[in-house]
Formats: sequence, C-alpha cells, structure tokens
Amino acid sequence: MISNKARYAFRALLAIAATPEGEAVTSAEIARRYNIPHKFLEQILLDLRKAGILDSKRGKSGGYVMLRPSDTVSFGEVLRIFEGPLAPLPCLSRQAYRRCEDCVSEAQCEIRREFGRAYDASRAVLDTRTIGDALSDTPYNAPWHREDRRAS
Amino acid sequence: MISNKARYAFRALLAIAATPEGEAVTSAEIARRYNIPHKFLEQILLDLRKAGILDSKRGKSGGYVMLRPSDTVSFGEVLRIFEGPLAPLPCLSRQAYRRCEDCVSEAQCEIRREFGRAYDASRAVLDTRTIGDALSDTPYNAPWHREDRRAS
DNA sequence: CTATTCCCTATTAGTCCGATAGGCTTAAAG
DNA sequence: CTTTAAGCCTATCGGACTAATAGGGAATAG
Repeated sequence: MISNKARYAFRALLAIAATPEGEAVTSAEIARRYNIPHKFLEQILLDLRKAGILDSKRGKSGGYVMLRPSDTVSFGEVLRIFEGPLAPLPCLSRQAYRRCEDCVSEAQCEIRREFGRAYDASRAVLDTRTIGDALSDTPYNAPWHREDRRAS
Repeated sequence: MISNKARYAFRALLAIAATPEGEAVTSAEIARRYNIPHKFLEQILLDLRKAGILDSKRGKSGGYVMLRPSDTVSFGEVLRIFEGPLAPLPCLSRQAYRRCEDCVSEAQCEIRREFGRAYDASRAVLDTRTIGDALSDTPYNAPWHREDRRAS
C-alpha cells in the first residue's frame, strides 16, 4: 500500500494539471474537493514545489500551477519523492543500493532474480505513464502489445 | 522495500525446498548459513508452519520440511503472509477492499487505473512464480513472450 | 491595509519493524 | 530414564515512520 501522503499528492497533481493553462488552484480548493486535511496537503504541495514539479504564487488569488508539463511527470517520479526507493530489495535499487546481509551470492540469489522481474514489470508502468497520460487516458501500451519501433 | 521478515522467510523456504526429500533442516542451521538472528527466524518459521506451508518435527534431529510441494507455493502467497495485502491502493485489494476517502468516483479514478496496471504487472510475476520455479531456474515466461495455449 | 494564500517548523499519538528474551514442550540418543 | 537438541509460545522494547494537528510568519492582490 502506498501512503496517504503519496495518494494525496497524485490527487492534487491531477487536479492542478487538469486546470486550464495559467489558472492557479489553491490548496484549500483541492482539500475541499477531495476531503484531504488542509494543513497536511499544504506540506505535500510544498514538497512537490521543492521537487521542481509545481510552481506557486502567494497572496490573494495565489495558488499552484504545473512547473513542468504534466506529460513529463511520471508516476514513478512522484512516488519516489514520498516513498523513497521503489525497489523491493535494497540490492535492486540503483539510487540506494545496499547489499543484503543475508545474501551469500548476489549473482545467484533466487530472491533477487524473481523480485527483479516483478520490479521490472512494475516499473514498466510506473516510470512510463505520466500524469498527462492519465488525464487524457492515453491508452496504455503494455509491453506485450507494444510495437517496438526502436530498431527501424 | 519488503520487510526483513519476508526476505528471511524466502531465504528459509528456498533452503528447505532445496534439501533432499525427507531430510529436515533446523532453524539454527539456516540462521547460521544466512546470518539471520536465530530467535527471529524461529518466529518466521512458525508463521510458515501455521500457514500450512511447512511441517516441523520437534526434539533431537528435528527440523523443518515442506508440507506442500515447493512448486505450489508462489512468491505472492508468502509475501501476503508477512506483508498483508500487496495492492498499492485499498480500493484495488480483493481480500481487503476499502474505499479511498479522497476518491470522488472510483470508476473514473485515474490513480486507481494507473496503479491497477502496475499491480497487474507485478502480480503477473509474483502470483505465477513459485519457490520451485526459482530453484530450478525455470525460465520466466513473461506475458509478452508467452504463447497462450488456453484457446486451442 | 487587510484579507487571502502560501511557507515553515514543531509536536504528537499511534502503529509497525526488527529484534531480544525467557522459558516450556517434545523427542531422539545414550 | 536422563540428557540434550530441537521446536513452540508469549512478552517486551527501542526506534522509525505515518498521518496528522498546530501555530504562526511572509508575500501579495485588491
């Protein structure tokens, strides 16, 4: 299960990305629409701003807007901001690699192999799909349906 | 990241499943081989026994053996014993469904849709691959390579 | 100048993780 | 029948994290 914090972040991002260009959304408005504790949401939006995803305007008629285009912000990126590394094992994380103390041989570790597969599959979605995709409901091209055009 | 507890459980299961039929493995032996705190491991093996996956023999020359064949025990099943529901959102769990309080319309929820895809992809590995597969290194048939023989 | 909105930090209750501890029960070996 | 090696069971505990709550400070439009 992902944390409430991360889920609220997605809720807010989708709302902000869905509003017309140039128009700002306030934290209070988002909190009201989705029943999110207001002060809690403020912290979350602050994190998203510090991560360079949102921009904010203070004072009356202030609020939040996207800093980067919504189709450059993947679900994986946002998730990592609030949950840390997504890898199921420390030895599978690139950004936070650690050896497992109970591992005899990483190269032959069955646990690593199987969870590596699960992680790859999960990442194929999370690191590919963006907030923009989700909003426009761009059909998801699962790898097992995807025509791979890299080669030609 | 999965918990140490779950990782130790896999380590133990793989060790037990890999020993010749009829031969029991002691918790002390496993703890020594993999640097796992012994008393902690005991609790884990107890959980696996209560879940009907392992059988145990007490007293001198006792130990643990598989109760069910190792190729009927999936990674997903074991994971659920120690981590609870694997679904990334409460509204995606069949065994522990809960509505998200910040959700306006579940049917149109973009978060649910995208995480549903990630969950499906992950489950395609975790609920398919078994301890037995992992030991024999049965090649993983990713869905995007798999020949589907259901229809004919 | 005032209302509105974002910005920042501290605190807190509760839960979970990762062990550690201590003793009880069972059973094979001598 | 005693010893010894195993599993069985419950309690406890420090530390980290989650999900808020709280209280104000700073900027800015009108």
